[in-house]
Order: sequence, then C-alpha cells, then structure tokens
Amino acid sequence: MLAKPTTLLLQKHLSRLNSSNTQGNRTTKFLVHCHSQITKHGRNGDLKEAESIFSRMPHKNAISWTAMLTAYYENGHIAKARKMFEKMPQRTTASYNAMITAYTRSNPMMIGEASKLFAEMRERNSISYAAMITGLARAGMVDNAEELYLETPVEWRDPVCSNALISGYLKVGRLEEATRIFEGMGERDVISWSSMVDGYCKKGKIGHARELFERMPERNVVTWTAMIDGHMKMGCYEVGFGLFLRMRKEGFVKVNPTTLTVMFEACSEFGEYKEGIQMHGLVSRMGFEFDVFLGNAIIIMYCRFSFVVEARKIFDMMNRKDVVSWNALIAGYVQNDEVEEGYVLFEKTQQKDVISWTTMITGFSNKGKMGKSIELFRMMPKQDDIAWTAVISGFVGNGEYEEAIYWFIEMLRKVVRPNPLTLSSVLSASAGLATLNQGLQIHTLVVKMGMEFDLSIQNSLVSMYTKCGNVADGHQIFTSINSPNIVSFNSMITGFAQNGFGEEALELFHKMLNEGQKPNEITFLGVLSACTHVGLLEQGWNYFKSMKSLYQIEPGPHHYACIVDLLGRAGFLDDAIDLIRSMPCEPHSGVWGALLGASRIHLRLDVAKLAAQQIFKLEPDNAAPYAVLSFLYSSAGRNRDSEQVRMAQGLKGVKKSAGYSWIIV
DNA sequence: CTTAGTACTC
Repeated sequence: MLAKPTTLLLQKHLSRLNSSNTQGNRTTKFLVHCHSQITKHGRNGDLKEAESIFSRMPHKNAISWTAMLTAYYENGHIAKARKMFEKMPQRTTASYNAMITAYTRSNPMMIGEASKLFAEMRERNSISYAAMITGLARAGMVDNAEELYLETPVEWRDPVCSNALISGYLKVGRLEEATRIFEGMGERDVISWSSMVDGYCKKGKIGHARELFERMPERNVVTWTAMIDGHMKMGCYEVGFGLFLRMRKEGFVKVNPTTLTVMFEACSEFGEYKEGIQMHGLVSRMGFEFDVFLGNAIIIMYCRFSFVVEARKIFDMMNRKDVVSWNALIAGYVQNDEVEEGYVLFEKTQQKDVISWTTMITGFSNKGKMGKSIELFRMMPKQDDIAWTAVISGFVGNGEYEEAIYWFIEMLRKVVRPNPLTLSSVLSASAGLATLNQGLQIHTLVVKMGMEFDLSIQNSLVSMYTKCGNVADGHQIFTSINSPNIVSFNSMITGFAQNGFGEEALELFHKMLNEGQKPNEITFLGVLSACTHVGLLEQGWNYFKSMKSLYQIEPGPHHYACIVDLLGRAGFLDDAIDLIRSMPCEPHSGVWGALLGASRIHLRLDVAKLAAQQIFKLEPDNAAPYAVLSFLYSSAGRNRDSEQVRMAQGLKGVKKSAGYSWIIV
C-alpha cells in the first residue's frame, strides 16, 4: 500500500521528536533490545544466553519476565517458567496468557492449572480466550472449549478458534460435531477445509474427503498430503500415487518433507524397491535435510527391501535421531539375519523403549538363542505383556513348548494381562504338545477374557483342537469365524488332512478357492498331504503342478517330500527318484525319508539303500535308515546282512527312538 | 519489546 502524504509528514514529525531524545527513551530502547534478544536466543534454544541477558538487566519490567518465561517453556522447562510467573513483581494480561500457553503446550494434562489461572484473571483479551480454547480442544475437552468459545465477547471471537474446535472434535473422532462447526463458519480458510478433508480420510470416508477436496477453493501442500495419505492408508496405492503426480503437475504445489514421508511409507507398504529408489533420488535432488520423520521413513523403506546398508547410510547422515530411528535400523538388521549387528546398535544407543528390547528378544529367539533372549528380558526395566509374549512365542518358535507354557504361567503369576497374541502363542504350544487338557484350560481363559472373537486366537484354537485330534471342535470353531483368512483355511485344511479327513480337506480347499481366497505354500502342504491320505495320486500330482503354473508358488522341499510320499506309496518309486533328481532345491532328509518309507512298503531294497545313503549324510543320528534296511534284508532272507546293519547302528551309537523326523506331516 | 493461532508424517 502506498503511504499517503499526510502519513509521511506525520512520520517525519515523530522521528524529529524521537531524535531530540530524553534519558527515559534511551532506557526504553535498551529494554526493547534486551527483550528481543531474550526472545531470539530462546527460539534458538540458547537458554544460557537468554538467562545471562535477563540476569544482567538493571531494570526489568513485566515484559522482561514474560519474555524469559516464554523462553523457558519453549525449551521444555515448564517448572522454570512457572517459577518466573510466581516471582515476577507484577503480572499483566500478557504474562497470564503466556503462562496459560506454557501449561497447555507442555502437557495437555496441565489444562487444570491453566483453567485456574484463566479464572483468576481480572482482565482478559482475545489472546487469553484463544489460548484457553485451543488448550481445552487439545486436551480433548472440546465441549468445554466450545462453551468458552460461545462465552467469548463477540468482538473477540477469532475465526482461528473455530479451526481449533474443528481439530479438537476431529481428534476425539466426533466428525459430526466438526462438520457442524465447519458448516456454521462464515469464512473458512484453507486450514478449515484441510482439517475436514483429513478428518474424513481418518474415518475412512475417502469419497467424502474427495468431494470436499474438489470443492474447496484453494489447496496447499498440506491438503494434498492429507489426501494422498488418506488414500494410501486405505490401500488405494494407485490413486494415492496419481494424486502425488497430479499435485506436482497441476497443483503447482511443492512437496514438503511430510509429503515425502507419506510417499516412502507407501513405497514400503505397497511399492517396489524401484519406486523407493526413485523417491530417494527426488529427495536428494531437492536437497532436503532429513528431518526425523522423513529419515525414519526412508530407513524403514530400505530395511523393508533388505537394503540395510543403504538404510545405515541414511541413519548416519541424520543430524537428529530419535528412538524410532534406532529401532527401525535395529529391526532392519535383525530381520535381515544380522542379529549381532543389530545388537551392537542396541548396546550403543541411550534411546531405548520397550520396542527396542522386544526387537532384540525376538531377534535372538529367531536365531534359536533363547538364553540370550531371557537374559535381555530379565535386564529390561519393565516387562510388559508384549515383552512376555516375545519370550513365549520365542519358545514356541523353537519348538520348546513346555518352556512356553512355563513362562506363560509365570506371566500370569506376575499378574501381567495376556494379550490376544500371547494366548494365540500358548495355544500353539498346546497344539505342539498335543495336550488337549491344557488347550481347553487356555480356551476357557480366552472366553473369560472376552477374546474368543479375535481372529488369530480363533485360528490357533482350530490348530490346537485338530492337532489334539479333536477335529469336530476345531471345525466348530472354524465355522464360527466371521471372515476366515488364509491362516484360518490353512489351519482347518491341515487339521482335516492330519486326522485322515482327506476328502473334507480337499472340499474345503475348493470352497476357499471359490471364495476368491488365494492359497499359499502352507495351503498346498495340507492339500498334498490330504491327497496322500486318500491316495489320490493323479489329483495330488495336478495340485502339485498347479502350484507354479496357477499360483506362482515355487514348491519347497516339504512339498517335494509330500509328492514323493504320494508317488512312493502308490508304488511309483522310480518316478519319485526321477522327481527328486529334477528338484530345483536341495532335497532335505524329509524327501529321502519319504522315499525310504515307500521302499519299505514296496520291499525295494535298492531304493532303500539309495535313500539311506543320503540320510546318513544329512542326518547321521537318524535311526530310521537302519531300521528299514535291516527289515528289508531280513524280509529278503538275508539275515546276516540284517544283523550287520543293526551292529553298525550299535557301533555308531544311534538310538532307535531318534528317528521320526522324516515322517511327513 | 512480551502473550494466542488451527491442518498432513515415522
């Protein structure tokens, strides 16, 4: 705006007055200088300097004290801020306002203290009301916030407060109330609109969000980012990525670190490594400094695609790291089979939380080092349900079911409340032990705790009952599941197959396919063993072939073991040997064990020798080859050879009971 | 010169 000539005259006049200065005016200038210096140093985080100026001031007024108070709370020193407020010689409306803000910003729970101050104020201005209303809204006391808003003298009502109310209502999930405020607003700014767009996204109402988004007069980077994130979180990856491109092309909006954080998160979730790399290139070109959120998102992305070295580079480049950064990289090492490397970081960092500890506990458990897991568990400052569960499922994962149950009982004795994952783990332990009695007790506990409709628990119950031989109860649980997932189907199919209900297993498999559920490698393990039980050679062979051709699943050694078992039992031993020879993966002892079993049924000494030879190599302590060989020799009337095999076994000290690891489940 | 101000992220 152009200054009017009269205004210019007035300014000249005033500056002449100022230059013919007095002592008092110099003092004022010095005070003003000190106040802005205190504020400046406070904002830079240099409290020492701010304090030094404050203490050296010969004359202080209310503004000096308020400036220092603000410097303290902005740097997280609420107690010192309070001391300032209590010690200051006189309090002004501004100092009250500052202290109210200090309370509400340092901790929403201190809203009570803020209210007390607000109540004792003799005079309030618009800032007092705005501070109090936003404080209440942030603390989740939105109704009180709105009440105060309505009490605010009309000439003070600040449109910013409406936005604070909207965000307050959205924070506690009251979308209707937020909409009511939004609709009632005379003038809405981009923040009002963006808040509503985000609110709809968070409620999963993407359509509504989109409607508002297209309708709003002006969008900025925050609006676009909220929309993109909303779509990503709902799994609409394509649309989200499209919005990102659209934002840059037609939105004329520059991305910010938050946008990129959202994009990296989406890459980890749905994308491919390629896209993550592209995003990383974008970040480098834009020359962003890694803020903590962005850096963490990139670390997580690289770890997700097993590029831990790249993740480490980002980590080392970050100026500021938080506990999420450390945990992300530790988890990256642990999940990519470098537990020791993760442990080095774990020992190095001062920033540890329950997640860091449980990540390490799980990491060592996965390596079979339960001793180390327990050691860490005992060392952690406070063992919560998640930590207990990590230990328990660690034992389950290592097949130490009794230990798992023992630790579960310990957990109950320490009065730590189990979560659904805990119960699911101990049910797996009961399934592993095939101890129905124990499983029943845990089932009772599940019901008592009201967790019987948790899907992972229901799945574990199906496994537990069927592994204990109680197919009927397992099936009953299965039919009670509202929307069974792949694990539910696998548990039931395997349960049927293991108990000799091959036809039921296959029937369920087809039902699963009809429902559009994609099978995985575990499904086929159940299906193939079902075929073995019923002796469906051709069908089993077709399923086996369909794994790769229809479902892009590469059969593993366990699948080969099943199909060798199937072929072998039907008498096609030579075909089975050909198949083993053609395997793309290394046949493990289970595959040879299946062949060995078949050679016993069909009295094929030659095949048994071949299989035994391989098993000797892979599992020298396995007694099964000795038993089968000696049986076949004696069946062929070669009692001397039979005796020799048994003697060889005795010399090597192999125990007879050692050998059922090759029995295919 | 001091005090209020809202939306997106790990």
